[in-house]
Parts: sequence; C-alpha cells; structure tokens
Amino acid sequence: MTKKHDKLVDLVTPSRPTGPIAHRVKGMKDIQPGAYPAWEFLLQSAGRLARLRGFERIDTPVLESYSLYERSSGRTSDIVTKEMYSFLDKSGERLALRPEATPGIVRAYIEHGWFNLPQPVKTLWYGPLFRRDKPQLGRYRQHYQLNFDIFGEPGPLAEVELIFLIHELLNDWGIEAQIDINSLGCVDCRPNYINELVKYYKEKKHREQLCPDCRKRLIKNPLRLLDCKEPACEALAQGAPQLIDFLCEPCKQHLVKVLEFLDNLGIQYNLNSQLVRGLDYYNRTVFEVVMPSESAQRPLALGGGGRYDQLIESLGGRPTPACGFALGMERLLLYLDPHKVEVSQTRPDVFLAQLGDGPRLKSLQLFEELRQAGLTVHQAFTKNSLKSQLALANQLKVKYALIIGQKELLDGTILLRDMESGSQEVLDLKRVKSIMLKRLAKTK
RNA sequence: GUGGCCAUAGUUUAAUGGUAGAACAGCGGAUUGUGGCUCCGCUAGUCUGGGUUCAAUUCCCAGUGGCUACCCCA
Repeated sequence: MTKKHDKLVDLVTPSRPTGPIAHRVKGMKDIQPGAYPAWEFLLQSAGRLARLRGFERIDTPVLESYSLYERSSGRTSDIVTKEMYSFLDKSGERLALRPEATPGIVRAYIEHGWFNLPQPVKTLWYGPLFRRDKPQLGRYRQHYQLNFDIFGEPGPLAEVELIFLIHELLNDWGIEAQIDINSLGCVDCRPNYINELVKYYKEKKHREQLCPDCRKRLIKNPLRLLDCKEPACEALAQGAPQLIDFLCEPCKQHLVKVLEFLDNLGIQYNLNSQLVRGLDYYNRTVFEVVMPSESAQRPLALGGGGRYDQLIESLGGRPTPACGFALGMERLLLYLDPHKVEVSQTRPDVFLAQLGDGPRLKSLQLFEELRQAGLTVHQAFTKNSLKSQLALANQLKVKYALIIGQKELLDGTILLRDMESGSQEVLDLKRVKSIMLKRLAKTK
C-alpha cells in the first residue's frame, strides 16, 4: 500500500526537494487561527446592511480572459500593464487572475442579461484580487475586496446611496475615515479640460520644473499631475486650470445634486478637486474613503469608487449607467475597532470535562446529544487531567463546564460548574440537556 | 519598478569572531478529581548561498523575505 502511495507522490513531484519546505510566496498572506472573527464581523456587517438596502450577493470567477481587463481598465493603467498575473491557457487564450472586480461584474451583467431584472440592479461582491505590486502596509498581492455596485440608475441618487451605505458601514465598524469626493466630468467635457491642462503644463517654463514622474504623467495620465506631492509640482498645480471650471452643465448639476443630498443626509465629506482615480472607466462622480497617515505623504485609501456610465457599453452591453465602490478588507482590518469584534463574539455554552475511560465514553454520547440540541459544546477528550481541561475551558471563555468522573457515572449524575462564579451543583445525568437549555435561554 | 531600514525560538527581544540568554505563548507539575493569580520544570531559535577566518549567528558579498517611503492602488 505504501509502495503505491510513494509512486503516486513521485509522479506528482518528480524531483522531490530535500531542503526546507518552500516558503510563502511574496506578498501573499495567511489568515491564521484567531484572525477570522474580525473578517467575519466585517462580512456579516456588510452583508446585513447592504441587504437592507436591496443589494444582492453575487460572485464572479477568479479567472477571466485577459482582454476583459485590457478593454475595461485601460491599456495604459498600471494595473493592466505592470501588475496583472496572466498566462496562456492550453487553449491558447490569454487568461488573467482578476486584478479588480468591476470588469468581471460588468461582464456578468451583460452576459446574463441582468438588464432584464428590475432596475436598478444592486450587487454586493466579495472576493480575492491579484496584483503584482510591491507589498507594503495594507497591500498584498492577493487581497480581498468588498464591492458594491448599482446598475441602471443614471441619477445622482445612485452614488448617494453608495456613499450613504459606506457611511453606515464605517459607523458600524468604528472606523473614523474621511470621504473625499470629486467629479471627473464626462466624455463631453473632460477632453476639453485635459487639453487645457496639458497645454498649461507643456509651456516650457512649467514643463522644466516638473519632476521625472510628472513628465511621464503628462503623457500617460495628465490628471495625475494635480496630486503630485513634489513641492515644485504642487506649486504648479496651484496655478493649473481646475476641472470643476470645465464641467459641462449636466455634469455640474449632477455633482451639485450629489452634494446636496449628502448635506441633507448629514453625511460629512470633503470636496477634493485633486482626487483622480487610476482607472480609465470612471466619469462624473468619483470618491474615496481615506485615512490620514502621519508617516506617508498620501493618506491610505480604504476604498474607492465612482460612476462608470460608459463601461458596460464599451464591453459590448447596451448603454447602461452604473456606479460602484470597493473597500479593501486588509486595510479596513487595520483600523477596525477590536472592541466591536469582541462584542460580536458569542461565547461557547458548555465545556465537557471527563475523568477516566468510562466517563469519557459517556461524555462522547453527551457531547452529541448537547450539540444536536443546538448548544455550542467544546471538549478535550484527549486530555486526562481535570486541571488542564478546566484551564482550556477558561481560555475558551465558556459559560459552563460539565464534569463527569467515575463517581458521577456510578450515581448517574454530572457536575455543573458555573465558570464565572465557580459555584457547582450536582445534576441528574438524565436531565442535563433540558436543564442546560433552560439556563442558557435565560442568560441570553 | 525605484530608494531607505531590517532579518536570532510561535511572538517580542538580549548577546558574542570561540558550544545563543530572557520574557510571553505552548506543554507538564506544585500530594492522587477543579480554571483565572503565584511558583517550578520542559519544548523551541541565529533566513538561504557564497567568501574572509583555525573558528562566523556575529565581518563582507549576493539572493530571498519583511517593513517603509515613492510609483500605483484597496
């Protein structure tokens, strides 16, 4: 039997390495025991609050065709050009590990004809994303995002609803972050602005002062010139034409309406004319949730999003207005109030302790019985000393310990110990289940 | 991708060119069946590969990884 098994292993790993096991891949992260409560807290909270607002949970594949991202995110964006994990499938098709969520969601919207659902369609999406950039605080090559999207709503109410939801979520999580808002205009007015902007920076006296990064930006992504933190560039940006002055009338109205609604709802925001998003598909309203940082020049973004009215059409769907928002899980976890997580944790009900073989057998049965009755039961049947069992019970923060030894087994009884007060009483073994159910119902 | 800092038990760290010390955690024990406090014991470590040297965990180089500031982004 072992022979066969060895052969199998050899087939899988022809040249078995002899050294230490391979290490974790750069930029990847394990979620270790004890870390999950915080993740679950975020997910459950997001799920609950989003559902109340009519968002429905969806998922899309991790693997998509490379061209999806090439077409949607912009051929010049860093995400597509430098950071995507892509490879050639055996079929010859180039595939990619999704670097962002929106294109896949939009693809699904088009492919399954979600425009036939009652509009607007509101979706909640959660999953891992892959970008091969240099790891840093709150940045991993595999990271998790929560995405909220609204399809089919052209009016300012769509982004207002998203921002309101974000506001509620941050509140629920005890995260005091700032919401930045800006408008990027639309296909009609933005080109005019960019022209003006480029013209301004191309003037010789201005161009000569630009930092090397900004010279690249001038060609690649002129909007980014505005938020460079180099002193010289910053000074130049002061005198540069402002996007807001170039917005066409509909865009201006749209922005004003968004801000008006937010004011009415009492949501704090920061109108930030420098805010520019890195992806090509955004138009009109863009927003970011940022956390000011003492060490970095730039605040850490916990999330970002905006309107993308042309994306669906450009991916082959019928023209559909849409907007969306993404929150980075790892970054949220950096600031999540641990107290909120702790409070959300429910303590286990019972720890079953046993002494000796007979009692151990009995407690195995009892364990099943209590578990089926819906109680959270812990045990350590492999441990022998009562001391170590109770120590474990203590660490698990259980409410009650049930102790059964030889004596109890003979008497048909069991000891109930209240782990908080330390008081103990003898119970009839036959009635444990009903007594425990009653007690735990009372404390709830 | 560019720059800076760093690399010792699971974690936080100490020390030395000559057999690595602690704290926390883990496990066990302090008269036989009682947790949280205390005390004691045990387990466990110099990232990898080269070089210098009688001798390297220590010095040098490279790699890898981490942190961090940029770029970019969640």
